[in-house]
Amino acid sequence: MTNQHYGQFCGLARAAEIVGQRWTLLVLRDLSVGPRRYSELVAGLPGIPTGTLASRLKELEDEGIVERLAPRGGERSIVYALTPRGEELRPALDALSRWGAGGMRAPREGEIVTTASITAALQVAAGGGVVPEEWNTTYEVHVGDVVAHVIMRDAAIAVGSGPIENPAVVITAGPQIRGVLAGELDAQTAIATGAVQLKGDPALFQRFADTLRVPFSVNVPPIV
Amino acid sequence: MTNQHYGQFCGLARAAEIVGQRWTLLVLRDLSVGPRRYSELVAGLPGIPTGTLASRLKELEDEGIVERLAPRGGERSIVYALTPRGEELRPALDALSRWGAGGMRAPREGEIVTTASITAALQVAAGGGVVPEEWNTTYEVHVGDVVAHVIMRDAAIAVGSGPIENPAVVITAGPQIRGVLAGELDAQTAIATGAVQLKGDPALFQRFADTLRVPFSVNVPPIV
DNA sequence: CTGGATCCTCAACGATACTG
DNA sequence: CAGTATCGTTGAGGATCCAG
Repeated sequence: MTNQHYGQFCGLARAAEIVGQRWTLLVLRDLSVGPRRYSELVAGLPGIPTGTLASRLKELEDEGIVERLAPRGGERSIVYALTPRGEELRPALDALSRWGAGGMRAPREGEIVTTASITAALQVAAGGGVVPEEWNTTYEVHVGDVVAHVIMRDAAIAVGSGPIENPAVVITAGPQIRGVLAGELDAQTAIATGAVQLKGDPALFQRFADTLRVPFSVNVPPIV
Repeated sequence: MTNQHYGQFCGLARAAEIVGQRWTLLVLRDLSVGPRRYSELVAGLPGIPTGTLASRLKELEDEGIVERLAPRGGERSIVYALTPRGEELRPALDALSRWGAGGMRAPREGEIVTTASITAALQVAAGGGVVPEEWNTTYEVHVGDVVAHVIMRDAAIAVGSGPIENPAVVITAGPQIRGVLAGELDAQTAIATGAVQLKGDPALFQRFADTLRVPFSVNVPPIV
């Protein structure tokens, strides 16, 4: 399984030899959300050939970017996780996400939102940002039938996949949620037009919309 | 020429559809250094099939990332350049470069340094950094037979390809220059061991080594 | 000479089936 | 569940050729 080698002693070329492989960036995105089993990766990456996934995981393991964790007590399955070296890819993945998001308008024919994609988008939008100490809110975000959550607490923002217990706010939207994160669709308009349906305090959704922001493009108005 | 489509409404997926193509990242790196002609790109990317380069340029043009500039008065050739949308890729290219550089040790068999690769590396290392107003120095960097230059002036650092007139310092090195930029090889040792040959004031090379830094890994000591 | 287009070969990818 | 095996298809690699 010889990866493409560009023959240049160059950081970008070395990176390209890895992330330039088909599907690799999406595998890394899914793993950046958290450790995943083989079958979860298959489910989260519709269309990936299982042989390709197996090859990519092996290559990433050989490169020290991903590790296979043997089943521990209680668990019964191997899980794949990012190594510290893999975690160091996060700034690059974030930068690519922001750039790619800047080129998105509406979904193309057949494009879907996966749990990992919305979770990763929210993580990028949170951006390790700091929030006021007194903010203590939990959000559940539904896009189609996938769910993620956002927790603001202790001056930090945490984002994860799946539902959360007793969310203060439940946000239900379609792909238009992108407009909110991009700062192109303001919170009140989003609710007024029905692009976003809310369960909970609209002021907390306003806070959500003001705090989470992607892309950081010069063409996008700054956070107020 | 159907690009790979991942079928996900996700910034990273959209980015992957473009930069995940073979050679694309290196084409973008070469163009990030400055506008280039077709033949210059061929020369700077040893091994690229000319048909592949033509395809990539066309795809990048269709995506609004690269533009073909018709020959103007004086010039006689088409040049390719990044559009503003292409320029916005720079943070992502930089992040990937830093990450890739963190995994490099010695060159692998047959790996070379190109003009664009060393120039891009120095640009990343400069990182839009600010330097003291009074620094006013020009460096010429030779690695093998490729040349780049660094200019510190007006509190800014500029990096370009090729030689420069009357450089204050001429730095000649092999791929070990990476160690200097990585902060793994300090300036005095580099000179003492002959890894770097200098023409000019060693104190100015010390300044060079202290100011230019890649990768920003947690494992690398900070700039003093 | 520059800026490609064309041709052929082969490795990689995509889809599906199958197994420990 | 976690992959491997098989096989058809596509795109990259490499050389050559052609038009302005």
